[in-house]
This record gives sequence, C-alpha cells and structure tokens, in this order.
Amino acid sequence: MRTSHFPLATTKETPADAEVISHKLMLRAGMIRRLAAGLYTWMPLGVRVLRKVEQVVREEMNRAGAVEILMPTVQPAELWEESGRWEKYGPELLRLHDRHNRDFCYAPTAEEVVTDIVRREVQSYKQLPLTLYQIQTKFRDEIRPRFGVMRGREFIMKDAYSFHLTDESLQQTYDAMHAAYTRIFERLGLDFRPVRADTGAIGGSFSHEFHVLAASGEDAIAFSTESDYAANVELAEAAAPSTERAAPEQSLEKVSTPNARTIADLTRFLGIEASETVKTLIVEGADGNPVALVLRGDHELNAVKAEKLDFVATPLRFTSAERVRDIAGCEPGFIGPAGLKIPVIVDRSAAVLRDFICGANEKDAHLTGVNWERDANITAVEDLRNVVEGDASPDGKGTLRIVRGIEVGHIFQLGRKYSQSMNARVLDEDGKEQMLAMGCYGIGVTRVIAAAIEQNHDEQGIAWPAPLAPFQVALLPMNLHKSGAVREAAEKLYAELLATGIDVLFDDRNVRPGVMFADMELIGIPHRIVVGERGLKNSVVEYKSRQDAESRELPLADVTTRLKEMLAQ
RNA sequence: CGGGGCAUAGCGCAGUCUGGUAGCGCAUCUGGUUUGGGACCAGAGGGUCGGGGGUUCGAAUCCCUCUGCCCCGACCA
Repeated sequence: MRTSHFPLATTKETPADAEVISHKLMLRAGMIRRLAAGLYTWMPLGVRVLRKVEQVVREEMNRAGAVEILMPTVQPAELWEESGRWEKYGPELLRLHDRHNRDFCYAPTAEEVVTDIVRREVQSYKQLPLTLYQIQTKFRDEIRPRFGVMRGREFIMKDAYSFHLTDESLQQTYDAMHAAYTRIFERLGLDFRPVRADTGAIGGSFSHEFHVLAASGEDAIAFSTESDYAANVELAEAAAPSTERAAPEQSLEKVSTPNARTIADLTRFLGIEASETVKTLIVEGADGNPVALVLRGDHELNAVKAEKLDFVATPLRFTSAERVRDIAGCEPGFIGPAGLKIPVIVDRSAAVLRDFICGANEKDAHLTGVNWERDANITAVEDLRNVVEGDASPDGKGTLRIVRGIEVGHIFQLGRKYSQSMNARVLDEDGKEQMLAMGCYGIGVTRVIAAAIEQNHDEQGIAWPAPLAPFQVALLPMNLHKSGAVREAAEKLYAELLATGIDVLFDDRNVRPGVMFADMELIGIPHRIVVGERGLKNSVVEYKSRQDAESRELPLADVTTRLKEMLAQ
C-alpha cells in the first residue's frame, strides 16, 4: 500500500473528549472517528487492525471445531418473547418496529436466533455436539458509553454457541473454548488473565471472564498470591473470618456526634478506625418490606452478592430517606442495627466484631461498645462485601491481590435455560427427547483493540504487538521526489516486499522525513526501513524496530529475506 | 436516572462577566525557498458563533426554551 492511496488521517492534537490513552491514540492515529455517542466509524487504518484480530479469532475458533455462520443484526421480538428476554432485558435492548408495526430489536447477542436455528436443523444426538460462531455487529444501548470503542454502544463481537446432549459434552466444549481463548489472547500478545465471573444478564450456571490487565480497566479482579484462584471482585468470595466473636468487654454507651453522617466523619470525630465501626444500609426487601444490611465501616457492599440473597429485592434498591426515617426514627447517617424492627443481615466480617461503634438511630448520636446478641439482633450472617487487597484467598491458599482489568472475553455454561424456554430438543440413542445443553462464548473484537493499545504504547504512539499491526513494515524513502537513486531503490524494494507477501506501507508522500517518522511511530508499525542516498552509496538501508531506540544498517540486497525472517518469529 | 460542565472555521481554543457586527494555533489551498525527526516566508479560502424565541437602535455576549455532547455519581445510611 502506498500512502498516496491510503488516507492516514493522523493528527497532532487530541480531541478534548478523549479520556483514556487508547481512545486518544485511536483518534490521533486516524483509526476511528466518532459519529454519535458510542458510535464510531472505522477508518481504513482501523479496519486493517480489526481484520487482523478477526483473523486470529477465526483461525482459533475453526481450530477448536467451531463453525462460522452469520445471523441478522435485526431480530424479531417473537423469539425474544419466547425466551422471556423481551421483558427482562431492559433499556439496553434497542427496540424497533417495521412498517407493519411489528416489533424487532437490534441484536445485543444471539442466543435466541441461534437456538431457533438449531432446534429447526438438529433433530438427532448424532448431529451433536455443535458449535456455531459469528463475527458480527452488536448493539447495546449502554447507560454511559465511554472511552471510545472500549465501551461503545455498537461494537463487533465474536459470539459462539455450543449445543450438547449431555453436561459432560458441554463441559468438554467449554474447556476447549477456554483453551482457544487462551490461545487467542496469547497470539495477540496481550497480558491477560481468565477469572471466575458472575453470569449476569445472559444467565446460566458457570462462567469465566478473560481480562486484559490495565490500570484503566473498568473491572476489579482479585487473584491469589499462592494459587491460581482468580475472580471478578463482583463474585470473589470474602473468606469467613478465621476468628470467633469475642465476649463483650465494654458496656453500651451513647455518644454525641453532631453532623457525623459518614464513616469518614465519624472516624475523624471520635479518633477511631473505620474497622471498629459498622454501617447500616436499608434496602428494599424481596417481600416489599425493608431489610438492613450491615457491613464493617471500612468495607463496601457488593450489590451482586446482595441481590442473590432471598431477603433482598432484585435489582438492589436503597430505601427512600423518608421511609428510612419511619423505620429508624432518624436521618440517614445515624442508623445502627440496635433496636431495628426489620431483618438485619450482617456481613461475616461485621458479625465477628465486638465493642463496635454504630449509629444510635437518633440524630447526631452514635453508640459505642455495641455487641451482637446483647445489643442488636442478627437475622442472618452472609457474605455481603467486596473483597479487599490482603483478604485471605477463598481457596485457603495465600492472600488476595486486586488489579484492574478490561473484560475482553466471557464464556458461559448456559445449561438448559434457553433450550427449555424455546423448546429445543433432540432424540437421544434411546429415541427419547432430550433438552439441549448450551454454552455461549463471546469476545469483544473492537474492545480487544482498545485494550491492546492500553497495554502497548509509548510517548510516540501505538506500539502494536506484531499480529495486530495494520502493516508489518513501513518503507520510508528520503527525498523520493528529488532523488532518482532513492526512487529506483525504494520502488524496487517495495515491489520485492509485496511479492514476498509482506504487508508494507510505502510512504510516497512529498513530506519532510520528520512527518513520516512521526506518523509511522504514531500508527505503530513494528518495522521501519529508511531508504536514503547516504546509505545507498554503500548499498545499505536503515532498519529500526518500533520497540528499539536505535536503528541499524542492513545490506540493500538482504532486506527482504531479513524482514521475512524477523516476521516469521 | 441524579448532579456538574460544554457547544464559536475540519480539529484545539480565546472572545461572553462589562452588548457595537468574530479572532488565535493546527489543518487546508496557491507561489517560493527547503528536505534524515512533526520546516520557513508571502498570500488565500473557510463561520447562519448548536436550534428556536425574546429584550435592544444593535446580541457570540443578556433572558427564556429546545437539542446535542462530555465528566462525575448511581455505596448513602
């Protein structure tokens, strides 16, 4: 490719609305342009990277035995009503209607359509197991799209769906997909980690997420220092405290704490640690009556865990301030478990405290020397909190560390959730009808690209891992438009590289060398060849890797073979 | 959904408080000089100042309204 035929669209300045480095660099490199919130046009350079990712994904899916299909992005409401998700999915599902006023949606995922296909096409266990996948545009009307294509509303996803007669078969394919995902992210040169995860809106029983590690990640993941335990903080179990609750030493006392509404206020006012206090959160209960959730002052509520409790309404909702006043008899900020007439669910870590401090259910007052059973009832003890750095690992080996991650892949065992609601059955060996077991497996293709940039950039711009680079080699002639010798050598080399099947970008623009260097570094091409009169006198060109600071000389005659060797590595 | 902010040339911004008919940098175009790290000189084009309404002799600027976008929050007890 010649730059004269390939609009580079690089910029020196960064648009003001870009927050994270990948978004800034994708805009500056001219990979994407924003059309509206969460909607991006992929420019020529960006499309090349997309195709590279798709290629790796496709190869590994095929290798794992999955078969490619392509399903529509617009799907009829009837199928979604059948699965029950037309009601359940909520405002993230973009709903449309056609000229006959029939309801449709723009696909956020394709379980319904693929299940419909399989229930029509597959009648016998002999046709199983079967894994179908596609690489297709999806739309999710996110509450808050941000960070460019990291959380866009429209994005490209590889979604695969497997169908099985038995759970054992499902487990086998699940393991094969886990391995395939590992290969994919390894091939793409990413620093990643598979973690246990919550199943969320897709549903099902068992799942792993694949996270690219990056400080800008929106998810927190916890992993053990000693074992291979790793889980999304949403799911990670806070291990039960190793100590029992000790007998009370102090007596209950009320202290005046004017305007100390938050834990931070309280610790400052009384000169104590947050871990000596508890906070009491009043939420809507499953039966419509409020429920109190009690956590240690230094811990955070985990909404996903709370929603799983039978007591608590889903989704989690905090009780209104007026209702809190009715229940506790005071302003929010001074609530405590002592004397509450509603169910009190206590986090494990809060349940082993003695002589702790909490709100007095009275404005501007807290209680000290509070003890469970003696001063406050416990309805149930549960795991309610987010794990924190240094917690014991739930598998008993080592302690937890917490890092940020970008979720680029997610695999689920769906079990029979969709086959049941959509009545997808096959005949087994005995001629009996069996519900299909299902798995589903997604990779955010567009998000992978942003995540790769988060991990691979420097002052100059993007430094692509080789398999993702839009071009493998940049060919930069010095003074192309003045020097006949340079033109002749560069053109010859360009033709040679092309003939060898090397993806080369030949910068034939009439611009100063500095512009070429800056552009090629910004867009992150891994290998650079500079052809100049200076070197040609000695029949050499200059070679520089995007990773290295220094360049070196290569004999002109060897360039193609040397590059071929380097690319093969 | 709640809170805050922004909207002026393709992009980044100033001008708004204190009303007088729009400017800077980058980019673009022309000519010339340059050519191994984002060149220089001279010139040029490009704006219904987000839309609508109002106040005023006069509105980018003041008032009302609508729209779009960005950020923060949705753990506060």
